[in-house]
Amino acid sequence: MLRSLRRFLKIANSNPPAVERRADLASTIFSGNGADGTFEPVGKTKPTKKPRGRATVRGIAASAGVSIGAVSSVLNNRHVERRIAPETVEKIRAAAAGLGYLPNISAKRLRSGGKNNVVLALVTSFEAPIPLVNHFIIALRSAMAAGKFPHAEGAFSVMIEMFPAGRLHELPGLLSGDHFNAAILLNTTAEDDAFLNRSALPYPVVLVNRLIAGYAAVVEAPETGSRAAEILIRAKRRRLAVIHGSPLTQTTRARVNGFMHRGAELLGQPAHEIKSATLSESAGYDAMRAFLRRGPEIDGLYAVSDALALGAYRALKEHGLKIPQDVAVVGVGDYEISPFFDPPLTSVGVSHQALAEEASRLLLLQLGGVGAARPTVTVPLAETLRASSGHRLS
Amino acid sequence: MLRSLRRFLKIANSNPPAVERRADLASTIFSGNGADGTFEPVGKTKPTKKPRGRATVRGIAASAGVSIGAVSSVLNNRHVERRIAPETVEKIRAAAAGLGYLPNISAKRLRSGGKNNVVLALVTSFEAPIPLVNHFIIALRSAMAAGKFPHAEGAFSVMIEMFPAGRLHELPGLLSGDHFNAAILLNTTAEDDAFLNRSALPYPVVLVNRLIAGYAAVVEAPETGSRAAEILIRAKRRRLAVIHGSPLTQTTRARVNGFMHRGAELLGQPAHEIKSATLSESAGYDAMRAFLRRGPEIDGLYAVSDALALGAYRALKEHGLKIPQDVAVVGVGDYEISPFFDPPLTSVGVSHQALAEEASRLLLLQLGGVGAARPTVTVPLAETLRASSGHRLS
DNA sequence: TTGATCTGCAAAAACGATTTAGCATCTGAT
DNA sequence: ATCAGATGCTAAATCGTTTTTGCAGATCAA
Repeated sequence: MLRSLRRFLKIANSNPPAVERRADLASTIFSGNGADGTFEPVGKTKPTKKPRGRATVRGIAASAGVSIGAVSSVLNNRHVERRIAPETVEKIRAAAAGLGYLPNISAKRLRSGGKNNVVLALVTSFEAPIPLVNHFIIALRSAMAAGKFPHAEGAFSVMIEMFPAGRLHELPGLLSGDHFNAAILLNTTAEDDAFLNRSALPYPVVLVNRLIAGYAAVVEAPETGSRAAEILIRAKRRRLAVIHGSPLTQTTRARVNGFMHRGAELLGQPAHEIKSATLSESAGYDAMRAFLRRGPEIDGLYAVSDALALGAYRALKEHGLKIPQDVAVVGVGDYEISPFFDPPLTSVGVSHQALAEEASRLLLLQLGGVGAARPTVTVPLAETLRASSGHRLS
Repeated sequence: MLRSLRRFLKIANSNPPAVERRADLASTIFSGNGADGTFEPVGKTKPTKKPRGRATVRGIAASAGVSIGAVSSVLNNRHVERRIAPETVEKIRAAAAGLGYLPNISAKRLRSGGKNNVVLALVTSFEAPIPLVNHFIIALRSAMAAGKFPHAEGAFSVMIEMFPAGRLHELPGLLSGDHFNAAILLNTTAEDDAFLNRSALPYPVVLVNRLIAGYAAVVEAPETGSRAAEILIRAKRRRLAVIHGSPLTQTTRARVNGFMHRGAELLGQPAHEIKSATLSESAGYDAMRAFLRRGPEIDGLYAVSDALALGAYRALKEHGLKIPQDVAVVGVGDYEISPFFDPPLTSVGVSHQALAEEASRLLLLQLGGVGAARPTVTVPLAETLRASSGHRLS
């Protein structure tokens, strides 16, 4: 898809620098991909490590016939104050370029350690609804910035780790604990959860919307589905339906079940179940349209994600149905812009922000001590009545 | 806002583990915040480093009166195969807990180095429209996973760094280069750009929507504003307006200027300029409503962000105006769901995905070598005609 | 010629962790 | 009483880098 796009790209080298700059740095990052890294020890250097793996200062030193100190000085552009001869500088630069040198960040940080960094990770699956991740980034950064974790005086970094669904266990550093000091885990699958259940991770962890023994967790309140049913029924709707993606995740399953149970309980009849291929707007549109064409009449709809609600909106309108007069709709509030739907979407659910803030709080709590406490926090529902459910005209 | 929320949180400790797990790990992460880290050297240990800064294995060793090897063994739960006596294990655990020990990730990674990691950073300002970041995360991960950068055999990590607008220069590791091997810079302000202009960063960098001499960059095509004007005029609109946020960023300023110039050129009369307080939907709504009440009649609207377009939608509808019959609207396509607006939003702009993919490509290109090339890539416009501009009914 | 100063670099000491090799001491068997 | 093995730990090497110290040789002044 992008391939065809690229043919139109205009590529141009940028103009030469306008200001004085250390332009020679550019050549530091260079890989002559013909060089294979073989070299003979020049002079009486150390016991001659063979250059396995990535190039290091040692490799460059050997290749250029100088000491590693000289290499480091040159690569950090300290060669003038360290009095390295110009031709030596060139030799070293050439060697670095030839070997495709990339500095080892861990080593750099260890050495020039200064502030000792706390590394926080957000671990999520590739397949996940990523927008959630944003809230966690912001929440983590805000919590740290607000000094919620005094141990690290503002010195910390946030990493994003992603794994293919079901293969969390293959994530490097997950079990060894040498990639981060703490992690928030999002969007795991049943397989991943099983893995987590039988392993103990050697650092503080917070799970999101998963309950697994031994881990701290943040989950949405379990009544979200039943509350949605109640809202629709309060709005005098009797013929209900729920639209959801397939397969159901742990979270959406709970929403659907809660809705079905409470609906049946209050109305004495089951709600329709509309299965969408995915959680996307267009899948929701397709599923809703197919359902409407099949004939069943409904007057109340619960969408387990706002994306599905948006897709359903279009199908309903195309079918000549008015929201909320003909069909009232309730979503879950996972789109920031649901107040700007037409009509604005009523939702009952937990805000991503609250979820993220609680998760950050729990993580820093564990990091900061408070013993072996691994609390589970249920984030309460926020019920926002808007026009789509016929409650008011906001 | 969340404070009042928290009062409702139900906090409960999770149940004891169902499976065999190394529950004792929990106590490793513990901070007796009364302990101040003072201790006397026990036995004849090393020259007694004083415990400045964070606790280390050495500090724990001194505090517990054992060697650092023993400490390491215990903290990694190797105490059984390393034959550490149970009471020593306890002593060490207690010391670690008392000192609030957090392992130094850099040191761990350096030592247990295996795969040598490439560290990529996404640097963005706090104030920025974060959704963009997602695309870059995905694009970077995909590019690396697709083997676009063979040097790192899948071993890499992505960090998110954030800075307060205008204070990029204070970001730790930015100048020293000891936090990442390469970076993509997003959402910089004029101040930040000035800083970049006078500094050379010692690693590959790609700027997004900024052109600064000496840096590789990905920018959106400059004609986005003029094309928007053309689309509206093709749809027979004559009384145009543009809605934008204030202050204008480098990117939105270009859009507004292009639109104004091209509009004036083709119509002989200037377009109205509607200034919204921010780029949010509600600010767009407020600004649009105020404008409509003031009286000027328009039949074509260009919104420099889809959020503004969505806010304007509501104001237009409330004012009794039909889209596109009374007012045609063109946005920029930065919301994924703009096809599901009512009516679907026509947009002309660059896709975030294309922007992100190009940026990743440029970054890996520089990382992988290809000399000092610092290309500038202009991502071409994608023009998507939908119902909001009255072109067709898709 | 003789110090004194400058040049250009090598060697070594960190940074904080893990792991391997090895040294005592104790236990039990002969 | 002695030896083999087990037990419990320490010391040292190592990861890749930066920085400090210092040592030769060249240059200069007297």
